[in-house]
Amino acid sequence: MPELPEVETIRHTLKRFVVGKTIENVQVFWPKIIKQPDDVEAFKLLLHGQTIHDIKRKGKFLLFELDDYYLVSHLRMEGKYSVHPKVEAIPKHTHVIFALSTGEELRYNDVRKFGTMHVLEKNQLFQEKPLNHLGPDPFDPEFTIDYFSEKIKRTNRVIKAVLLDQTVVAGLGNIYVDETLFKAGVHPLKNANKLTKAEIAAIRKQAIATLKDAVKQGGTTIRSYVNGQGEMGMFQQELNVYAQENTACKNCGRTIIKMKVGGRGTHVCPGCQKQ
DNA sequence: CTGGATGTTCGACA
DNA sequence: ATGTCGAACATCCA
Repeated sequence: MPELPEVETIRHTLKRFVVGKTIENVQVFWPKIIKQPDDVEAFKLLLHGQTIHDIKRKGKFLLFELDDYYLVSHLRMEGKYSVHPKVEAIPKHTHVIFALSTGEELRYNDVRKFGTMHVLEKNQLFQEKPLNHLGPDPFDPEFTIDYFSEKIKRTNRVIKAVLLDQTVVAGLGNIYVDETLFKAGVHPLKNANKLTKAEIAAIRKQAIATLKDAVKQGGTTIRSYVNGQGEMGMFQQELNVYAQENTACKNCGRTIIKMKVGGRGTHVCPGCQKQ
């Protein structure tokens, strides 16, 4: 499900429901979601009595700032958070419940059970898994043209694979990579190390612009994404190529096609993106 | 009914 | 060392 704009929207909307509240109890119904500590009982014990002070984000990860730790949560394809009164019925696919001091529950729901949670010491947040090898966010000052060009030169992969690589730049996923490459006028199958300086600059610029715009629209809802208050995103109205196959390109009128690139469904305008 | 696809990532292989 | 591919899992659609 969520890429950077969706995670950012969840972060923002969820904050007002949980900040200042204390975790009094934790229930885990699908232990494989808990990656650190490896023992689920230890996970519960660490969180017991911890107050949630803030929610931050790095790439597609949510970072719950607690008294002594960060709870690092990745939503993968379908993960969702929501806050409910304890008495409210627990829906299917709810796998982790954090009971809060207010009598409410922060619930983690994940149809496909791919999501992950790590509890990390605050001072080594970025020193160990899962955050240690992440590249900069597109909005970070470190994501310069020089940095991006260096990364691109050293690889033999197609540009779409490079943009999906979170160690290069953190936060882009399948939707926003396709949208970025369309706006930059670059074909997803183009070899990264054959890109011109101008193309590299355009990709960087359009990645930043696309994500900013999508954050403004509260993310993209294709079928299941909702934010921390259960609301859908609006960016799907602005999609140029993703999920637009067999429709006319808004720019040139040619028919948008769908193909496979590195195993991922990939949307291309054959007029605007030449290989 | 069966196979393929879904917004992600990682570990197993070549 | 790098790059590709399937698996983790549930659901929906052709």
